[in-house]
This record gives sequence, C-alpha cells and structure tokens, in this order.
Amino acid sequence: MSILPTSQPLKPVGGKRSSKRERILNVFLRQEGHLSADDLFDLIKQDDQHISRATVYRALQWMVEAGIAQKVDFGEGRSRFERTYRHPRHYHLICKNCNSSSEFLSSDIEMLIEEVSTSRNFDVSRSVVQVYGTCEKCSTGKSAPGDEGHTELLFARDALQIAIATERSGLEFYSRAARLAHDQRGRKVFQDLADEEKKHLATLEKSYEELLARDPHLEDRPRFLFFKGAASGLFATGADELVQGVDDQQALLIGIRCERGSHNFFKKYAEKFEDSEGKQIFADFAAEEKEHLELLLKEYRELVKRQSQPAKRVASRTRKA
Amino acid sequence: MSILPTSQPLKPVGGKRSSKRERILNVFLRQEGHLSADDLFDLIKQDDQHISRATVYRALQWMVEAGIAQKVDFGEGRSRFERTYRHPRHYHLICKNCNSSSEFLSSDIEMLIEEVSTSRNFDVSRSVVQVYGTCEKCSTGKSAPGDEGHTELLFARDALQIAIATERSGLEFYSRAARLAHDQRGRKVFQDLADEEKKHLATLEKSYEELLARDPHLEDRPRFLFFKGAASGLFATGADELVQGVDDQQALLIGIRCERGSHNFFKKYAEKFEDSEGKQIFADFAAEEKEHLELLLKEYRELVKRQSQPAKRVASRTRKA
DNA sequence: CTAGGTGCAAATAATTTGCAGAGGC
DNA sequence: GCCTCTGCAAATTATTTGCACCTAG
Repeated sequence: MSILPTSQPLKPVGGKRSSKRERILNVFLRQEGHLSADDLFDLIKQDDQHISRATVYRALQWMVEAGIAQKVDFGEGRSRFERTYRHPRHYHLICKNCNSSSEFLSSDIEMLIEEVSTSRNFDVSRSVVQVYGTCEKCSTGKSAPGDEGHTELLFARDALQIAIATERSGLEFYSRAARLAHDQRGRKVFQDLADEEKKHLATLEKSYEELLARDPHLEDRPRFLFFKGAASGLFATGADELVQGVDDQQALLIGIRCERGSHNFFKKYAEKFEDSEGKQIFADFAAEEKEHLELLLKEYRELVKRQSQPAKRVASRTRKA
Repeated sequence: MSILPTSQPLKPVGGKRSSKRERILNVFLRQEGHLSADDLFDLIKQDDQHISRATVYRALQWMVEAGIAQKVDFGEGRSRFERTYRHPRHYHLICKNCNSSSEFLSSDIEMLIEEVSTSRNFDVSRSVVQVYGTCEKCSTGKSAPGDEGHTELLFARDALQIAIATERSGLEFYSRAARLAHDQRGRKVFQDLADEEKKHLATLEKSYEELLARDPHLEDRPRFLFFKGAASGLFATGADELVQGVDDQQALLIGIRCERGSHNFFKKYAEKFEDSEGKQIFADFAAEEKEHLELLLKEYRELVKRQSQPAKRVASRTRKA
C-alpha cells in the first residue's frame, strides 16, 4: 500500500542529518493525515523515550523550510502539519464533529481565485480553502468509503479519467467529421486525426489500468479532483454542417484549434502535480500533444504555401435566418 | 460615511449591559478591518485606562456568541475579529507583506464548494477562502483604490449592477421577440413582458442612483462580488427563428421560463445578504418577480383552459440540416 | 438581592529559546 | 575541532480562569 520507497529515506538539504531527525522524518512521512506537533511527539516517543518536544518542533520547522511539510491551521489553536512530498496541492473539508478532514482539489475554484486576484492586481502565492461542517460518517452514522488512499493516486485516477473522457470526445468528434466531410482531402485529415486520438486513448487507458492495479479499492474512493472547466467545449460538437463542407486546409485548422486546447489542458494538469510520477505522466502526455500540434501546424503552413493564398475562414456557426 | 446609526447602539441578547461592554462594542463596531484582541484592547485603553485584557477577551467571546462578531484566523498565531453585523459573508485576500486584507465574494466559488460537499455528503456550515500573496500596493508601490468602503455598500453596488444587466438583457430579449413574432397575440405577450421589464429596470436604476449618492467614490472601489454563473443564459438569445412562429401560449411559456430564472436569481441574492438593507432591496425585488411570475402562470393556465388542449411544445432550438 | 460583569493575578497551552553537552563530518 | 543538533528548563505569547469585588435589573 505504501507508495514510499522505504529503503531510501529523503535527505532534504539545509541541515545536518542526525538519528533523531531521520527518525522524526520517517515517522512523519509514514503518516497519512494532519499531525499536530504533539501527535508527532507521541508517535516518536513510542520508539524513542529520549526525545524532547523542542526537537520535534525544530524538526518540523526544518521540514517546512525544506519543503517536505506544510503547516495547516484548522482553527484549533494549534498547528497541524501535512506532507507536501508526493502530495498534490489540495483543499480541505473539515468535520467539526469528529475532527477528521478530507481533501479535494477543484481546478475551477483555483481558476476563479486566480480571476479575482488578477482583477485586484493581487499576486497569489498560496490559497487556502477550508470547508467546515459535518462529514457523512457523523451525520448519517454509516461510514463512507474513506479517502485514506494516497492523494497522489486519487489525483492520478481522476486526472486520467478526465483525460480519457477528453480523448474519447476528440476521437468521436474527428470520426464523425471524417464520416461527414464531403471533400476527399478534408476527410483524410479528419481520419488521420481520429487515428492519432485512438492511439493516445490507448496509452491513457493502459496508464489507467496500471494505476488501478496499484490499489484494488482505488475506484471506490471518493472523487478528489473536480474540474469541469476544461473538458467541456474543447471539441466543437453539434454543428454538423460546419464540417461537411470543409476542405483539407479548413480541417487542419479545426484540428489545430482542438489539439491546442487539448495540449493546454494536459499541460495545465501536469503543472498541478507537485513532485510526483503523476506529474510525469501528464507532462509526457502534454509533450506528445504538443508534438502532434506542431506537426499539424507544419502541415498547415506547407499547405498554405503550396496554395499560396490565404486560408478561407470557416463559416460562422449559425446561419442568420 | 458611517452607515451605523451612532445614536442607537446594538443591544445583543444573552448578557447584561454594562458600561464596559457598551464601550467595547461601540469601539469594535466602528472599526473597519480585522482587529486582534490586543488591537481592540489598545483602542479601548485610549478612552478608558481601567480596562483589563480579560474583559476585552470576554466581551469578544460574548460578541461572537451573540453573532455580532466572527473570529478569523490568518495564521498569525492569534485570532482576529471582524463584524458580522451589516457585513455580508465574504472571503479574504491577505497580503503577507503589509498584513492588509481585502474582501470579496464569489458566488461561483460558493457554488463549487457546495457541489464538492454534496458529492461527499458533507454538510457545510461555513467555508473559508483565504488567498495569501502580495497586494497591489506592495508589489507596485502605487496605492490602488482601497476597499475600505462598507462592504455592504460594495455588495449592493455589484449586485445591483448584475441585476440591472440581467433586466437589460431581459428587456432586449422581449423587445426583439415582440418585433420578430409573426403571431399577433404572441407579439402582444412579448410586448407586455418587455414593458414589465422596463418598469423593473427603472426601479433598479433608481436604487442604484440612490446607492451612489451615499458614497461619492463608490464606483471607484474595486469589485467585491464575482458572479458570472447566474446572469448568463437566463434569457435565450441567438435563436430568432424560435420566437418568430410562437403564438401567445408559447410566448407565455418562454416568459415563464425566463422570469422563473430571474426570480430564482434575485432570491438567491437576497439570501446572500446577512442582516442589511441590501437584503431588503433584493428580497423585495425577488418578491416582485415572483408576483409577476405567478401572474404569467395564471394567465397561462387560463389560456390553456380556454383552448382546452395541451400546449404545443416549443420547437427545438436548432434545426437539423 | 443576586446573577452576571470586572480587574487582577495566576494558570494554561502551544511554541520558542538559552545554554550546556553530544554527535556528525 | 567546529558547527549543528539535542535535551532540559525557562521564557514567551495568546488566551483563559479563579476569586474577590462591583453593578445592573
């Protein structure tokens, strides 16, 4: 279950290694939740009777400076600490009844916070969202599937699900366009795009299977990532007459627009991962998309040069009656 | 500038009045920002040398219990307090450089938080959003228009602006529909609806003028309320052929749909105001919309009864090509 | 008259710090 | 050997509490 390579402990810079720190660090990184200094102190004491509170405080301070830990404040009058190593950025739902807290990430909320801040010329360094209330367990009695799984896995799961849905909708769009296009060369472009999407989709689905293999209950756990902003509207749909009449040049333009959206989307995801393998998955994918996009752009430029005339604009979406 | 009726101090329930509490309460309510217990203590001491910290702490506790004040925690290791009386719910932008903080409200963020919580069966009682970073003043040096104005006024300003925009779009929609409708009775319905909107619009614009009169710099202050979710899509536009062919019955249905959206919109706003005159403005307005809506519904029912046949469904929005 | 408010000083509670000694490099 | 870490105890900071006294209803 543990994602941490236990044999190879972290060695953050900025301080001397010592048996005490090593021990504190190891105990801390093995914990899932949000520990108070005292919680940690008690845990350490189980192994090592000769530990001082001050040492724990100093170690925590050092971990925060080194970027391994982060202070969180749930308004209890004392600080708690959570891992940042292999732990994506997130917000909190905090049960005032049982003091449990669960994590989520909403890219939509992040975007809105960004918008508000921009409009006030406020330079954001960190945003905190804390939702206080009563958790399902406390209000209904029955225990819901916990989100004790590694947040990193949950994030990867949800991001992959969204990515797969995006690819599917792209595949569907291009296939449909290929079926509808009257122009021979236009159809060819769409067909190629669809094939490309199919390839990407297979890659993603394989990643997803691999992820599921690492935690048998992964799909039962509650959703971590909330993001409706990006997946919708990437691919224009519902305007069949638009693609019927396009030639290869226009088809390429449509493809470029969609792929650019898709690339930005994955890039954005990749950036969201702190240091983790999930980041790599998405960074790789974004790179792949970018490559594809550049290929399309090159193809388009060559086509234009060959025809040595400016591209015709795609007809506007609705015809005036 | 002060919105508080200075002659008539609040008398919250649940405690005895005393000269000390009265004084603390008055000083507290006159302050704009987020006071720490010590800030308040210092302020009181300017008037009254014989005050104890304990009394200030006890008074603050009492104010929080009575719902006049709210504790906020910006992670400084001590609590701050802000008024809740005549102070709409809000989130915070906190400058880590100068420790200033400014307030905003995003209904969109609130909606997203609600969605996340619902999906986890989490019962929300309060949500905290804190954006840490550097304010405009600290990063550019030049001082931006401050938001020291009463939040209540800012809220009213922004809500009214959105409401006016909504009414305008309604007016435009109905006017256009009246112009386009072929059916005589359908046109009449749209015309009446447009007239009604014009009346509402005038009311709102008058309220807005009155608001501006109360603070000459009100329009210079930064936006407080962020809400793109509601205003858009209330009135269907861009489908001219839809309204061309409608009869009075169908026109009424369209009107009902739009007015219902509008009513819900204003009701939602009204609910957002804590205890304030702004709440009243919007509650009144929501009531007016509701009345209008019920009138339309009645008219519709009568029309249906007269014709004693089920209403024809409005044609779907886009024709398949 | 009596419950509740007030001041003072002492108590708590979380966290930090001074200092002497131990340990890593 | 030097510099940093560690333990212990004392200090600091924000807040609360016990207690004797005072004041409003």
